[in-house]
Amino acid sequence: MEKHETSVVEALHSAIRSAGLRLTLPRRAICRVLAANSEGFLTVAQILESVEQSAGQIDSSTAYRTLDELARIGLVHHIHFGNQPGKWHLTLDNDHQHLVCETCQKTTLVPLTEIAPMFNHFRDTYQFHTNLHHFAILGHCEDCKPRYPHDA
Amino acid sequence: MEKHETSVVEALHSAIRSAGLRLTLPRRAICRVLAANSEGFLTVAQILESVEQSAGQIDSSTAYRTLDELARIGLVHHIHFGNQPGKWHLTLDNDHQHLVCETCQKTTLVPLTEIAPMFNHFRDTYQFHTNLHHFAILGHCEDCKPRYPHDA
DNA sequence: ATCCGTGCAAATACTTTGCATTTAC
DNA sequence: GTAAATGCAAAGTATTTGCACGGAT
Repeated sequence: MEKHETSVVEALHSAIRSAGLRLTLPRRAICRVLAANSEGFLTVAQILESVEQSAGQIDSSTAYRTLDELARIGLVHHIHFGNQPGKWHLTLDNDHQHLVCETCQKTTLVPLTEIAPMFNHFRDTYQFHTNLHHFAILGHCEDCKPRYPHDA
Repeated sequence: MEKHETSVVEALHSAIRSAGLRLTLPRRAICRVLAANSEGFLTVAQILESVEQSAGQIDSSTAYRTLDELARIGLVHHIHFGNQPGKWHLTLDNDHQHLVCETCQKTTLVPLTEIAPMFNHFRDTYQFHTNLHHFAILGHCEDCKPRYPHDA
């Protein structure tokens, strides 16, 4: 495991403990998988598959319940692209946002500094507090663009 | 029916015809419901209920198939908030965007002119073509904010 | 008359829930 | 030891699909 990965796992562990939750084997496994994909969006199916390879099978209900708990204490968020299953990602690295291609799912990272002015505008003008973690922007990348004439 | 509503319905009808699709009774009913809620996001369940009141029952599979067709020709889009059922909305009025409160669902409209600079930035810098219709921004309104310390 | 669209029923996909057992603390 | 978390099984929602019939063009 990479160094950065390890420190992310440790941060998750201590956040779980601080929240008064128990650090069980399924939870450790899920943390490890999330940390190994800290830039990505994972479905529950992908998480289960990945956990199975590294730590043996866990039940999907356990995964859903664990992810809900992690969301409750603010470690993860989930988002839906189109009609696909929900995708989960860590909220620790919140110095960027995601531009997600609806066709090929390619994700481009944008530094938060480039879009913060807009969020500040929403806050000041509309008293609206943007959820930076839920805020994935959908559209199309250059390659996939031509097929979708209706988009910007 | 209001005047603006009527003209929206007519626009939808002619777009359907132009696309080579047939203008059936269920499709007319769905167009009417969408036009009557042109600022909103409707679930299939809400559409079915509303259609039932105005034009009699239609099957949910018909609604899903019709909405998929309308999406294909660019008249509607759908989006998921959290784990809720997908919500559909018209794309005709695309001069604004939506700030949606994740807690109470309150929606604030933002003129496109206020956020266009950011989309242009995405296009110029990242070759990313934002889908203006999918682009609903999640967060919390002033009233619901305090319960969610993790958000911006 | 043709073929697209509909309704019905069944299937599928995703997620949630109840409960007895196991495990972390 | 105690309460929380897990696994299993079943249920609940949301959505999709196959097919025979009916309606729009």
